[in-house]
Amino acid sequence: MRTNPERRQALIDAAIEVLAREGARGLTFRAVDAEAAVPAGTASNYFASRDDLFTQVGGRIYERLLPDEATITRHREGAQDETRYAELMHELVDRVAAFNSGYLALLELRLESTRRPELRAVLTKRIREDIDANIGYHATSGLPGDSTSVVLLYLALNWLIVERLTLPDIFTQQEIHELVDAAVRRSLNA
Amino acid sequence: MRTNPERRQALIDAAIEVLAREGARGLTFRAVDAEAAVPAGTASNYFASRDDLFTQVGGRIYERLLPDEATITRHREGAQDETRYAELMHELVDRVAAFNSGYLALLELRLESTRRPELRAVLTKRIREDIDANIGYHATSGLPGDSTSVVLLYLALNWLIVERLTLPDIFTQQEIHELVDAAVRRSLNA
DNA sequence: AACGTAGTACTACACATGGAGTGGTGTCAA
DNA sequence: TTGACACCACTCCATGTGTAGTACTACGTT
Repeated sequence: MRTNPERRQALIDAAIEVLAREGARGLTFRAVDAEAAVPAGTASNYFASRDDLFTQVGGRIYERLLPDEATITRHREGAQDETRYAELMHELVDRVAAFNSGYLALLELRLESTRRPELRAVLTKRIREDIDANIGYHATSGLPGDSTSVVLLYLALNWLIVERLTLPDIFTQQEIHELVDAAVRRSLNA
Repeated sequence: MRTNPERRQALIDAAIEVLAREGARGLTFRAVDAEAAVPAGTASNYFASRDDLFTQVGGRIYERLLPDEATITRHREGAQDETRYAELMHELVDRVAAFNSGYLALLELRLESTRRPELRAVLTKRIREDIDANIGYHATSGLPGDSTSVVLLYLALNWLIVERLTLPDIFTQQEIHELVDAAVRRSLNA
């Protein structure tokens, strides 16, 4: 088992692209090798098994979907009202759009996790942490709404993103924008 | 190309199970043959190509997820208020849970549709029709809320179902129940 | 400066799996 | 008798895994 961390990371990032493009079943050692432009057999040397590969990708993918520190601190400033909340959510949707393949890969992982208990455990942990972090962030931010608002927004926006990524002709850009606004507005009404 | 409609249907239904269990890439003619317990090569005779198979499954799957006539007419009776609306949505979530593999197969199809334009066209059409039908049904039902409520509920509940099917430990049954209620209540507040 | 060693990159191969497509035969009913 | 279909068998082909073996590079030792 090789340990070179840059190379391992490059392989995992390549795996994310493969996942998004070819689907879970298309995530093979050889496909990762090809995507990362390394010699055939390299991924075999870095991951004990396909299961191991899936699990490591599951651990990494979520990091890449989170906002960076700069974005977070930027949003801590200014009035924390409904308008700001909406901005935050628009930013979230746009951020995911900018890392399209990452979100698609996460969906593939979710589906694959119905077949791989280890992967499911990793994803469950990460996502539960993320939801709790969002609730916690919200609680200290001074933004309006309660924890249920946060979860409802999480639900609606996630599917909105799915819709946009998988069947982009269902809603127009304009409709998506309005739906985000509406979701924020209504989820705040307890 | 064979035309026996019962057999074709049986093959398509088998394909749905294969999709849910093995993923999109695992949907092969041979796997369908095995699932439908027919001799190897049968699916080859019924579908011109894998693409054709995907498209036909895409056309059929959505029918099987819709409520039957009895359920619909039953819901037309009684007071059409927020409580009734919530009942309706709980029924929707339970119905999907009862046809677990159907919903998972639909998710697989959505992801596969990023690679198959023909499938994407079929799914887009079906789903757009379903959303419009829901909006239309709502408009004539006397239920509270506007068309935006309907779409917001569609978004939130879809992801709730995804969450439950793919990572069942994220939310408890109790939380899911409460989230459905909250989603109904808040989406109605314009 | 020469040498040895460890870790890794790279290559090649042996082995296995699984699926597509098709041609042919048997069967049943109009 | 004929046609449609179920069923079976066989060939061809593509792809992936795992691993053994070789080459390279950096580093420490004397």
